[in-house]
Amino acid sequence: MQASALVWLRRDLRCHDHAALYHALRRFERVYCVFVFDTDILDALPTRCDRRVEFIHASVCALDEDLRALAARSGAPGGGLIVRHGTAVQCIVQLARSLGVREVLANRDYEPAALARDRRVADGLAACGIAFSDYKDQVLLEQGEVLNQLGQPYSVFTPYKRTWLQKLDAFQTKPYPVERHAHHLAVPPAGERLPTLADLGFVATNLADLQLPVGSRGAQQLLQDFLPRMAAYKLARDFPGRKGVSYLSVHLRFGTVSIRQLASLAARQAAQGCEGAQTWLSELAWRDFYFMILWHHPHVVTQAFRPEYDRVQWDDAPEYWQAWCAARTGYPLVDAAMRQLLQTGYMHNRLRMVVASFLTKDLGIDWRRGERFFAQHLNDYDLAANNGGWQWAASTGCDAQPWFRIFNPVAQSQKFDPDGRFIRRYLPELACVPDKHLHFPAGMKPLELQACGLRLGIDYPLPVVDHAIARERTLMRFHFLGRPREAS
DNA sequence: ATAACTTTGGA
DNA sequence: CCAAAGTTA
Repeated sequence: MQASALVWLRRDLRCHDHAALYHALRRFERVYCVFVFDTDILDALPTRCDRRVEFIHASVCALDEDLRALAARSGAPGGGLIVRHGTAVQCIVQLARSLGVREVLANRDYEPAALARDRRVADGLAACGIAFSDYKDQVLLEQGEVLNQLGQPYSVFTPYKRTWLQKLDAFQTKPYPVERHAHHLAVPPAGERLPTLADLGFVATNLADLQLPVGSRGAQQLLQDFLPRMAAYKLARDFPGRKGVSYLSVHLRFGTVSIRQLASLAARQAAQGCEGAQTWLSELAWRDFYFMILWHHPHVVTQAFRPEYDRVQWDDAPEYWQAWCAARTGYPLVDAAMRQLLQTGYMHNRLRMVVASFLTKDLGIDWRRGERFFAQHLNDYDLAANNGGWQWAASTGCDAQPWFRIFNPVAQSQKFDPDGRFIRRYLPELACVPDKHLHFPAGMKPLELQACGLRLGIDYPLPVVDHAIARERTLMRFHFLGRPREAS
């Protein structure tokens, strides 16, 4: 028995606790690993300066080293990653044929475009007599595993989570013991070398300055840093000026960390009554929930989850759109959040809700445009979660915020950045404004403005809209949809 | 020989 | 989590 296989890594850039790799190593004598820098995805990016590409590139290099080390520890001569640059179908089919593998294995993806890609690759392989198989790895529980008593998928989070927690047993969070079988790792063909970022046609970003740890080692570093803070997560997570969250989202996006490792750590502490761990585990449930929603309802990519909400008439408002994108709305928390996004590729989750609410409910702009903007700028951009979040904020989604409940951007600021720590970090031009007025500098009287030396409209923009008026317009915009389902 | 305990696979 | 297989006193 000398059969070999090829593991195709996509958004699972690690070689521990890895479903497809584990199954390949168990079932085949020799196992190759490949990553494809997919030109169908890269060519569509608007710039050649993209933090995600740099993050992936660095993590791919780290993965190559990790695979070599893994093989060396198991006493095998093999190890190492094969890297290709081209379309997935061409690269995978060509490589699988030249290596003479019997099967290509991958971890399952749930986005419509990725499903279509995998279908094309599987067809291309089948034409050459090569099998394709995929495995659950990205999520804890898949679309068919959390169903109601009628066997149908949930569309409301709370009952979904109840069932999800019941099904999430020790087996579901157990790591795949890859190390035990690592001696089956194959030696990559001679002459293989990793492309540089420049080979891919990309230039470096400010990623290095951001001190964002990359690769699976970077993920473990962030995890170790977060563990002692997990207990405080429930209270601390809502304050963007504090270090309250895990910052692991980008690692979950690219699979440099295993979701099972995170869930087992959280579940263990949650079982001991740690409320922070319970809340964090609940966020992992949201992640599975939105993957499940996208799988069952792929129309949400371009349409409202509830079709009647596509009758909402959004405004074109080019000047409002420009102000939002450029962090010049005149609402400090919104602008600080947008600057965080532009400067770092990250935005705190509380602020994602605030700016999404502001774009849709204050500026009256279609949630899809905001969703696309996030897709372009977020390092951790994930279609399922991002779409779910935007539809929640726009009140068009499943289990969305009721449309008549509209965030007040000033109240959110006072509540979640009370001392203005976050605002001052990203809007240094407001450093001189006293705490009392920091959340809405346009509310200052001429003498107060003079006292702190702020020239409104010059140093910092005047508000593009009046929240109270914008709120009324939004209520009108949604009103024809009928009365709220439930008042509370 | 066998009950008790450990390891492994299951996906 | 459970079942099956392997290990131990």
